[in-house]
Amino acid sequence: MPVTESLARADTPRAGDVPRAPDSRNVMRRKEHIRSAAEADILAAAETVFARAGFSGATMAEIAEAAGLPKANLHYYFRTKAALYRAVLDHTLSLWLAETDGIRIDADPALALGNYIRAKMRLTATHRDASRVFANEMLHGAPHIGKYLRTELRALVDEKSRVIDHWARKGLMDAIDARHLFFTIWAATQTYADFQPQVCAVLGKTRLSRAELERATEQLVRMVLRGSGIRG
Amino acid sequence: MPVTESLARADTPRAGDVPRAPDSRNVMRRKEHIRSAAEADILAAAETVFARAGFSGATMAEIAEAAGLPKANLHYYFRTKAALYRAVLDHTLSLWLAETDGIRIDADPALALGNYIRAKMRLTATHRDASRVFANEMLHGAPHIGKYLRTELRALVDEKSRVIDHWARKGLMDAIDARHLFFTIWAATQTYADFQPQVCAVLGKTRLSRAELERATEQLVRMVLRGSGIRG
DNA sequence: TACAATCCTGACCAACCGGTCAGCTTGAAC
DNA sequence: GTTCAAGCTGACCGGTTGGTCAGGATTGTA
Repeated sequence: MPVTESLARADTPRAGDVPRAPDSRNVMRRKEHIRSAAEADILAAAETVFARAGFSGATMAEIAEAAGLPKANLHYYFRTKAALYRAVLDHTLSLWLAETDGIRIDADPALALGNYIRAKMRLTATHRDASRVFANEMLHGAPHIGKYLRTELRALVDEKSRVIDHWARKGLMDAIDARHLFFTIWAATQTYADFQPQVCAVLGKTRLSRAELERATEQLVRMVLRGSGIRG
Repeated sequence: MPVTESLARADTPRAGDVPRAPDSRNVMRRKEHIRSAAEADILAAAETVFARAGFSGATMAEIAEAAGLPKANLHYYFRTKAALYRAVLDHTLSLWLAETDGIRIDADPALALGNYIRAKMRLTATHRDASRVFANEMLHGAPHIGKYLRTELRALVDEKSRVIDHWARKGLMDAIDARHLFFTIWAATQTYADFQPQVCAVLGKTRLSRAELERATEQLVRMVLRGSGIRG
């Protein structure tokens, strides 16, 4: 998973640590590494700040401080704030499409859908900030990713919907509108990241425990499977 | 519903239109009316702008233009941008608690829950901007309404959860975690306002038709009822 | 008419923010 | 040790924004 890698903090060796062997490939790698490590640092910091404050609420100075860099250095790697935001968004989009592989005609509906929900929930829990950045973008009319939604995402959902329609025709489940099913699954999972303050407040906790999320996941799986007429 | 009233545009008569009868009650009403009409105008405009741009993205100048007033006039009625935002939020909160009345011990689970979902969906459709403002606030950590969530909302959910627990004990439905059920319902309904760009893009439409929302609603009702073991 | 209270507004300002730039450092290559 | 490209940064700038304020307009009251 390239995303996890690029999101990781760069606690990898800096330029000075590389052994003194003027191998051209090594040099290439080292120079590339400085750039990619810096970019990863900045992206990680930006994701956190954008998630908390949104695009307009976030300031380059704040992101710079979070990344431990002077502000001008941000502009060296990302020309504008908008470009940095786009880069963060691109990260989240690559996350978004993942995990639908299991939804195939020859798969078992209960397993495929159940595992999809579990994966989505896990993703939401491990990448809360990414989820929030995505939600924020959507909330403000998706000005940057409208095209992506209308092309890639739509094509993917169309394809997976055909699978679900096929399952229904085979009598493995009820005939339901697959698109709205996806909307429900996405909403129900993402709410644990996007609306965390509400969830925590209602549950009377300060943070969401792994166990609580596990319960939520299994209840959602059960509800979706039974609600779609899939034998569980 | 007081909210609808206060959200309405003030196409009601202005001060000059009132007949010349110096009745003290009439005067009182007229003066109050100027203020409340202006406030309603500003609040309606602010809700739209805050919904589209978020707190930081919205500007007082933009809100003023949307309300058809000079900017300084906004500051006459609402001292600061934050105060105006709070006022808009207060509106949305009053919406949020509504419609749970039907969830009572002596009610029929299928009818009560089904109608609750239908009402929530209708509310989401008719008050998209309110929903978005609320979502935005949540997304950014609910700094202004954290207390409300931990007190009023939590108390309400606790109460309604006891009703659902009671239904389960009586064998009318499965024993499920009512809180997470509410999270799912809220998320699944609000997504049609908050994530409208995504929904529209995937469905290949430019706007959500009433019929489409109707289908989404009924499918969600069916899924929740069957998923909770309520006979439908 | 005189007075007071409320309403309203153009003009202004200080603070902040995104972005630039000249010039510095670093380190690989020859 | 000279050169060159890439990395880096403090200091600065113009535009925007929230907020103020002095003073004018309206309206109700006596």
